[in-house]
Amino acid sequence: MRDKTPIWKAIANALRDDLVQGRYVQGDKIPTEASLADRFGVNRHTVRHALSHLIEEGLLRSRRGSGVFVTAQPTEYPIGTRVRFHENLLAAGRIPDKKVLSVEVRQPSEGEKAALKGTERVCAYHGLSRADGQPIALFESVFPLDRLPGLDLAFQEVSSVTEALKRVGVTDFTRASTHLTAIMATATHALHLHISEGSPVLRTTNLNVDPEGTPIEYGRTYFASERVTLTV
Amino acid sequence: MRDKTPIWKAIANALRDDLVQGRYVQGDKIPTEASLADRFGVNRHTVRHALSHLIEEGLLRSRRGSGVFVTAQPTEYPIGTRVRFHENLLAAGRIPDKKVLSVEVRQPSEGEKAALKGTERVCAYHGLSRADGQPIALFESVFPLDRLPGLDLAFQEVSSVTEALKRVGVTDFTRASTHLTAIMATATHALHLHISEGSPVLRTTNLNVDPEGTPIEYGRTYFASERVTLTV
DNA sequence: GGTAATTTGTCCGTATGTATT
DNA sequence: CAATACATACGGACAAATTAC
Repeated sequence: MRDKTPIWKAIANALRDDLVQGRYVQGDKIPTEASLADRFGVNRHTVRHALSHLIEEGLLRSRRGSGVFVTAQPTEYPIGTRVRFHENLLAAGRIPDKKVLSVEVRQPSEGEKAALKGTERVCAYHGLSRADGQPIALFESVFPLDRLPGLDLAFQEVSSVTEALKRVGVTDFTRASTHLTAIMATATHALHLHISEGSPVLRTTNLNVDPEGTPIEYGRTYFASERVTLTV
Repeated sequence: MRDKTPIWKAIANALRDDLVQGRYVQGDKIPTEASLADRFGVNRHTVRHALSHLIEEGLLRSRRGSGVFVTAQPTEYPIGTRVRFHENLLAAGRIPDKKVLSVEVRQPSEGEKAALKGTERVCAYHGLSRADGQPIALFESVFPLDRLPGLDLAFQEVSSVTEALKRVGVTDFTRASTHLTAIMATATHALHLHISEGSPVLRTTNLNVDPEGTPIEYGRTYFASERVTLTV
């Protein structure tokens, strides 16, 4: 069971956990690069590599001569290569909530099959994301069941995508692409998002891949644009 | 006239120019890190720093053991911290075109004043962006004239924002923030973008800052969402 | 106000690992 | 198997900005 994850990535994850769990809050100055290097027993450059990724993700911000600080914008929803719904909203100071609408196993559509690079059965996961009880986004994700056997069962126990994937052996994944466009709300959108039919909705289409680049999730999310501002 | 831009940044700019000008096209393998380091007369890590930024921007992609390759998605419009309208569309294989609707000097609104961190006069620049003659986006940018004297005159000679800014001493700038939301098209949007009133429009609000972090442009862009897909 | 200490930013050099060719 | 090429990690040095005294 050799550890294949790079040291810098492990450090980035550890620090991200600290942020998510509120050990540092917005505006806080995190320890200096030197002291972090000391704490983790690595070179300062390795810490810098980790920090630069967290800065990329918008979680931190550095000021030369001063230090590295926590940046968390309220009610904003950051999009990046590494997106975790739960963590983003926590960072925004809101209480996240997810309602599972349905989990089903079915054949993929043509588009889904193409996006996932071929699979005969997919696990389709529909749900509603809320912040402080207010509906924010409607999402539907499909996962290639051929490559992720048992995922449908995992969803019966946990509602977190990250957690369910972990149970079938996917410990890490990144967003390969995100597409954005605006559409008019259908009746379904209107119903769940509590908006009126025809009002604008932000649709994001995204493909998540594992570290080897194999597609593991093809998802579409519909944001109630009157309640959300996406931050790039 | 000392050069304050870091070497890695200069290298990144040089390579980006190569990409924009088609010296390397999609799928091409760019020279190895070692040979680039040799060509620019720097250490390999300095080249890596530059490459990592271009990879962040989505222009390049690296494959261990193989090389670094050009990735350019057609007809997609990438959003990032460094966005240049002209270059993006060129990279997408389309012919960009810009129509200036108006350039005027006026007092800033409250919101504009706040975004630009205070200024008594702004240069407002309205225009229409087209690709292959088709209207893509309507934009309006305001610049703090107090900090950028002569910018209004520069716009009478060149239509490129980057070029006009260069003439008043701003040689580099980055996108500090981008906000995204969807709205319904007004009559003005419908007129210029050739869409029907009420159809969804993607609105991006962005703030550009110079290397010192001083706001130099506050802009809003309205994309005809039926013709554009934004890529994050 | 000025100087020294602190802290991040840049750049170089070296070594080794890992995937591809 | 060997050579090539990117990935990771270490180390040192100095610059630039901020902070502390």
